[in-house]
Amino acid sequence: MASISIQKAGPIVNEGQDDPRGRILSAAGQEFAEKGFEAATIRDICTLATVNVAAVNYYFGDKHRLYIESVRHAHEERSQQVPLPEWVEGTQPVKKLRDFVGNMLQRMLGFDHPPWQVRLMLREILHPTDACRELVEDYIRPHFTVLCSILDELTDGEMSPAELRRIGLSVVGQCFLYRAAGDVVDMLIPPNEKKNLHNPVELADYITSFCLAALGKQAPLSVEV
Amino acid sequence: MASISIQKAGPIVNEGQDDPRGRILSAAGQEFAEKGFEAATIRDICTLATVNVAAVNYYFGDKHRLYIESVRHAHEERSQQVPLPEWVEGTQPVKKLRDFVGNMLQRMLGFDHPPWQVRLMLREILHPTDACRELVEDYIRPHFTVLCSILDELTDGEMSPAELRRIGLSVVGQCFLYRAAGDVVDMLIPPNEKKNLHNPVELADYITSFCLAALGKQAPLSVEV
DNA sequence: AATGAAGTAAAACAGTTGTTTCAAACGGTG
DNA sequence: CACCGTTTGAAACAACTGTTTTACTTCATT
Repeated sequence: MASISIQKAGPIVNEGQDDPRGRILSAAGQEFAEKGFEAATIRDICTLATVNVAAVNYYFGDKHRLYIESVRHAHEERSQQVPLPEWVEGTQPVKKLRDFVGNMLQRMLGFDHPPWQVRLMLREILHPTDACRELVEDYIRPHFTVLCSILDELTDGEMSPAELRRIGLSVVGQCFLYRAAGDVVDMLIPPNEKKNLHNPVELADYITSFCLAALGKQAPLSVEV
Repeated sequence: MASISIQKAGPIVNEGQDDPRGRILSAAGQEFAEKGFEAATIRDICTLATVNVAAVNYYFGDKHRLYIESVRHAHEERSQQVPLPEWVEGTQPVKKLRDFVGNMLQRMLGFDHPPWQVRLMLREILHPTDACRELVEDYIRPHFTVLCSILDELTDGEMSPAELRRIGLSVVGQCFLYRAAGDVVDMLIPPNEKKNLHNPVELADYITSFCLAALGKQAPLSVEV
């Protein structure tokens, strides 16, 4: 259920102020997130981490293994930054869905600027490399499974698992667009409209309502919200 | 209403077998789409186009301007490959929406493999550069405007333009997920389920129904399809 | 045939990349 | 202190990058 934390063989990590390995991991994550694997340079990463270029080779072997580790580091960190909500026994599935969508939007969009961890994971989702399988199994699939079970509750077991997954993708897709194509969305809608309707809080309500209406668990969307 | 096709100024292109500029444009589009701007090399592009490396400088000045031109070339080509459907006066808005969604999915996902033109545009959408503004204004916004006007018809003018845009983004988001995160979707659902439920034709029906149900223009999704 | 613009080809350029080398510094242990 | 494994630093390496130079071909026009 919880993501497995794999301890890499080698020197014990302090994860503190004076931990070169940790600093490299963090700097690499930010650089890879911003520029991608090819465009990010080891020299820039090491400058940002205030270590010598040779440190990357010493701690990680080469650039590729540093990338793999930094993706792992990113999704482990983000998992505990924004954990899934926990519901008491008997919570209404409608509330669960609303919480889940809000949680997902918060994780994707952040409170203000989206954190580099998410942007790095997004790159893996869009153009998967070796790091993707682990990301899916440890991070994405568990969340998606929770969503599907909420939808199962919501529809009183009337839907097949396949249909639940398809509806789940509809929910995810509506959130994902804002994360992945946020810049284009900003160009398509007026700035003030963005603040009023397309912020994480308003969006969570809207997307939840949209899906509940589609499933017949709420009145269809009509006039003014 | 229909997308504008802009004819670039300059020497008349043959676009035929013996057109170095066109070959470079096509080769560059494929390489940029597959590897991104940084990772794609001029030498690889020129090898694919069977021209000398100096040809890029001769026809386009530098790598950056070649990239800009290849994005423009991509969306112009894709615009006429998959044009918007045209409806006769008095066509039901429900049918228009279904056609539009099917058309969008076909454009995004293609019949078999997604064409490189779309993958190149996707890169611009995800990590916009100078080429993005033109892509949005000439390609994305016109399509989005058509979608919003269909939704306006569908809801009998009950919704504000802002709400129509938000609903439009819900429609787009559901399609976009399959295009942008298709590899991850494939990892989340069983292979045979993919063929049965998540192909362009089935998806168009499903997404349209989902949205119509949410808007109260169709019965809510219930048991088996 | 001579001219000159347009296009092509090979080689070279300067700069940057990932990676390695090797010596110096560190920090505990005998 | 001397020892030794661990860690750091500066410099160098070979390969590759985008770009440019230069010479050569092609070919319509004079």
